[in-house]
Amino acid sequence: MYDNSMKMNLSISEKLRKRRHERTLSLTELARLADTSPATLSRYENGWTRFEVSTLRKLAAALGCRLKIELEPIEGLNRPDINKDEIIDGLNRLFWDCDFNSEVLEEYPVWVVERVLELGKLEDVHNLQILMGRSLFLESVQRTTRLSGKAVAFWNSILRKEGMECMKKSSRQAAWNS
Amino acid sequence: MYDNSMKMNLSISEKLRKRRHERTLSLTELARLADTSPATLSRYENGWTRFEVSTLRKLAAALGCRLKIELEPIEGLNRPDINKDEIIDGLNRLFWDCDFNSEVLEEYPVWVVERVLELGKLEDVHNLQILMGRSLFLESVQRTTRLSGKAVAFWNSILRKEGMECMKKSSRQAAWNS
DNA sequence: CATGCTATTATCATACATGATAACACCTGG
DNA sequence: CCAGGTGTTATCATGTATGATAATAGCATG
Repeated sequence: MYDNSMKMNLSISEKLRKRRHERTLSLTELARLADTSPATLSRYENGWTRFEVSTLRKLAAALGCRLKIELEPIEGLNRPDINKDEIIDGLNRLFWDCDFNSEVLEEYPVWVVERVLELGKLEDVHNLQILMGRSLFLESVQRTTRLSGKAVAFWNSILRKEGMECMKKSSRQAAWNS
Repeated sequence: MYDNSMKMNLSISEKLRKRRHERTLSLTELARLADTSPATLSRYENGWTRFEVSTLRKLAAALGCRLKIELEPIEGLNRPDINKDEIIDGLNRLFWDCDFNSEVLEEYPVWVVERVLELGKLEDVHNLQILMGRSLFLESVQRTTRLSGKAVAFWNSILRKEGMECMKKSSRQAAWNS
C-alpha cells in the first residue's frame, strides 16, 4: 500500500510529490484544488527550498493532510538553557594548545571554526554557532582554507540535514536545491 | 524542567516563543543569532501566519532545534486514492431529499456546502473540498446563510486546526492571526 | 531622575515568491 | 500524422515578506 508515516529523510519536495502520487492527482489538478498555480507547485516539487507556510498549508489541505511543523531540540544536544561560559568550557578541550576564550574567538573566528569542524562533535558545532551567531559562523566557514576534505564532506552532509547550507560558496541562500 | 515534546496544539508563534524562553534568549539576541531581524522575529512570535520556511529554519538552527515539517494524512480520513465517484457516493447519505451528483454540486454549491457542514463529519467536509476545489469551497462557505450557530462554531474550531481559515469574511488570507 | 535594557509596531525600500502566460518536450490514444 | 494530456521552465507584473530605522512604551537598576 502506501506509507503513512513518511518519517524518512525526505525533503519537503519529495514529500509533496509522494503524497500527490498517492492521491493519483496530476500536478495541474492538485494546483487547482489547492488554489495555487502549476508553476509554483512544480517549483515546490523540484527542489525549491524557500517555501511559504501558507502555500504548504493549502497544498496539505488539498491532499487531505495536516501540515505539522515542529521545533525539535536536536538529539544529543545539551540542555537548552546552556550559557556562553559553559559553551566555552566545553569547547576548551579542543584547544589543547591555547586557552580558548571570548578574545580568541573574536580575534581568530576562522581558525576557531576550523578547529571545531575538524575535531568537534555535532554538539560542539551547534554550540559554536550559538556563541558566534549564524552569520559570523557561516561567514567563517566559508573562509576556512585548512579544512580536510574529510571534514568538509562530513559536515556538509550533517549540516545539510539540519537545514543549514554551510559549505556553499555564496552566503546568500539559494532558492533551489539542485 | 521543560517540555521537549511540544506536541500540544501550539501555534508556530507560540512554539517559537516557548523555545526562545527555554534558551533564555532575548528576542533581539535570537534575531541576531539566527541572522534575521527583531522586527521579523517579533512578527513571527505574535500571530504571524505567512511564515517562510527558510526563516523558520534559521530560527530553528539558532535555537538548537531541527525544523520538522510533515504531511500527515488526517486521522479517520479515507484512503488517499479515493476518487470523485466514491466521494459522491459517500456524501449521498446526507442528501435524503434528492440525488446528490455532480450537476447538483455545480448548480447549488452553497446549498451543498451548507448541508455537508450541518450534517457531515470531518471526512465529509474534506471530501467535499477535494470535490469542489479549495477556492470554490471557501467561496461557498462564505456565502452560506442558513448555517446554525452551532455548526459555524464547530467547523470554525475544527477547520482552524486543519490550517484552513474558513469562516472568515474575507477570502484573502490574512498575515496576522489577531 | 536618568540609563539601558526589553518588546512592539509603523514606515519604507528592497528582495523575492507567486501566478499568468507561453513555449517546450514528452507520452498516449485516435 | 494529429490532438490532448502530462510536467518543466523562462519571463514578467504584482503582491508581500524582510530588514533597517525609528518611535514608543514598559521595566529594572543606579
